[in-house]
Amino acid sequence: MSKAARTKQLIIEKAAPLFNTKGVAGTSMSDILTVTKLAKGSLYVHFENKENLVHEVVDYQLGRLSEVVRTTMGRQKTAKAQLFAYIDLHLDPMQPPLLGGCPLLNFGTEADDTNEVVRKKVNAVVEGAQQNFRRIIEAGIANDEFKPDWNASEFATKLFAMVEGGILMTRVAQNNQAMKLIAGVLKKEIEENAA
Amino acid sequence: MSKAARTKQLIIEKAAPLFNTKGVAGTSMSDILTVTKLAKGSLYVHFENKENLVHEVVDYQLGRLSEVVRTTMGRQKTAKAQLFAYIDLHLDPMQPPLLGGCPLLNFGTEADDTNEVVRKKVNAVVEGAQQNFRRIIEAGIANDEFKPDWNASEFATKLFAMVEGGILMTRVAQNNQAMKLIAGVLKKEIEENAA
DNA sequence: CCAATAAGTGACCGATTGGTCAGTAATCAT
DNA sequence: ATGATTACTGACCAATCGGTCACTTATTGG
Repeated sequence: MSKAARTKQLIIEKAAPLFNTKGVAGTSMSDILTVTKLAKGSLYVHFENKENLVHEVVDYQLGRLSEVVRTTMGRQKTAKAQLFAYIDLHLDPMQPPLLGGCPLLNFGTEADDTNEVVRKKVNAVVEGAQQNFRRIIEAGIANDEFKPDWNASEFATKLFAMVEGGILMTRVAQNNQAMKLIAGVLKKEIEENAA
Repeated sequence: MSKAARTKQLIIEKAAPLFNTKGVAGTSMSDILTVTKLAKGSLYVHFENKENLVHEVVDYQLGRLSEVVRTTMGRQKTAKAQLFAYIDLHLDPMQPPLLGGCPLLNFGTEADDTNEVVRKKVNAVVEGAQQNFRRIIEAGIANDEFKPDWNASEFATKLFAMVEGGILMTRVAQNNQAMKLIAGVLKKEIEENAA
């Protein structure tokens, strides 16, 4: 890894939690200078402008989320265990896998009517997540883990929506009461559809 | 209504959609001057500072949301029709009742780790909404509209989480496919619990 | 109607914003 | 090892940020 590549990576990694907690508009280039301990000009060696940096940070952060989800679910063998692992990963949104919380929620709500590029990046991951759930459920049906009449894409959407809604509720309430209930509800439905 | 009160109200009403679409950090006092066609100093006659204005705008916007929900649900007579009305109100998040979309989602995600005051205001409305659902379900149970064993507070949380999650999904996808599915799922569960 | 009071104006403030660039230091291929 | 390239610095830029204030204009209670 070249010096340039390392510095660029450093900037992205240090900037990511800032953007994710304070938002894109709420984070200045100076904020990033502070945490990276670099000089102004150096930022602009690696990134054309703020918008450009934001794009790469969003890619990085969404990539990290995807990776965490993939490896966490991937450790499980059965379809049911994989779905449970996803739910458990989100059980305490006050101690989220990524500093500042779910980037889909954070970047998604900020970008939805201000930043088309970011909006599309978020949407791709949202759709990918649902597709992933659907695939797992369908595989579970195929190997007799789940009842054959379980509506895979319906539960996939439901699962994603409830978890994101639960994250919002937890973060504004600052306690994961709602999320614990939601996790229970989702797990119960999965159990009920075991073959 | 005094001149002062009218001007203050004008500022709040014009500022609300700005904050709700571009976010608090993304909206400048100058943006508000533009839409109100007032001079700089005039803003500060009615509001001590930006933070103060934000608080009042958030109150106003959350109040409007609550009012829309209350009157829409209030028009219905049965408990089931009231819950359906809430769902239908959110059927197309691209054409939301409030410009910029759900202020709980927008202000909630921006404020959760940057603005305690706003976070608490949002949380109060989130809890109020769930309480409202629970009350309606319990009333429905009491008058034999719903099965007596239906878990009211569980469905209340579920309903809220799924709708907010659905709003997020719709806004990043720019189509309400997910929300239509979610609405169907929620209505089905309500029907299943009819006595 | 007419003071007294309050609303509204816009030039101005220091600080901060995103961004540039000439010069310097470090890296890296030969 | 050295020369060419590239990373880095930090002073500097115009524009904009949130906010102030002396002043003018409008409102309002008696």
